[in-house]
Amino acid sequence: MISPDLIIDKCDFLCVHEDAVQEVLSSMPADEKLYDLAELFKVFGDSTRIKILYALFERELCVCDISNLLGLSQTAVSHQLRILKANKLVKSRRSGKIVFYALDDDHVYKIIDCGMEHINE
Amino acid sequence: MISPDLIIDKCDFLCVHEDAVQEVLSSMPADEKLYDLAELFKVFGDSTRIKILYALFERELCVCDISNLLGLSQTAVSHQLRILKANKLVKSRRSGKIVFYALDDDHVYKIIDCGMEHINE
DNA sequence: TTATCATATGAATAGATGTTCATATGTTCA
DNA sequence: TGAACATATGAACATCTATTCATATGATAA
Repeated sequence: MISPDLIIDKCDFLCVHEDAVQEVLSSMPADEKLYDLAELFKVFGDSTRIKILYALFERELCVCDISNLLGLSQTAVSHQLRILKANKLVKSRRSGKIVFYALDDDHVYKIIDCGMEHINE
Repeated sequence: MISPDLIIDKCDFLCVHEDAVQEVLSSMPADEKLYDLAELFKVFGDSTRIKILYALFERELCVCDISNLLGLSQTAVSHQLRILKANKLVKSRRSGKIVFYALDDDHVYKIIDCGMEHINE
């Protein structure tokens, strides 16, 4: 993946030791995985979406509720819910005119909790 | 925080029930916390930074090593390390010309693991 | 059917962000 | 001291993204 030519005539700490290079590289997930992981965290990296997820911690809510609770426009909420749903973090069910959203994954709690722990240090 | 005027003449599910509104709002951390949390996840929301963190899972590395291992420019890596350090996810120590970076927080593992679990479903 | 309400969607815009380029800082060695 | 190396930093640029506005879809009730 990394040609030896690339890592010559540079700093000589790890670069010239092929086994050390392999040790690090072999433990890395595939590029695609890492990209997907970053994409997932990107979803959590917006305060509007974080607020929506927190609101849904308590109970399922319709779009209108979320808008009113958080003081956001209906359109903005709808756009963000679309992103959350695409990433399987929330699910929806329709009840007449109203669409209810709820958390779709236990990992949401865990991920946010881990982040909070770091924040609260 | 949310005036009653705002939540009148809208959908009448949760909005008109003040106690339900309070139930959701009272469980929400302060806005500032939620903003900080989003900022933290934003740091994880970039594949370059994710790759750097993964590389540091194995061992401490200097900037040059990271550049070579990941096939990134020295400048790009340096900029990203700055962000990671500002968020207390990595720490650095200087040894002569070389600056070594290492993970600074056990939460990094946990957060990334949680994300990976979600990805691998 | 028609009016109204709840939600979704597309386009446009403004703001944020990652990389590159050029260059500065800091360290070692001759 | 000066040259070479490792890293850091600032500015510029291109890309991405969240919100808004306008409008469409879907459902209910009169």
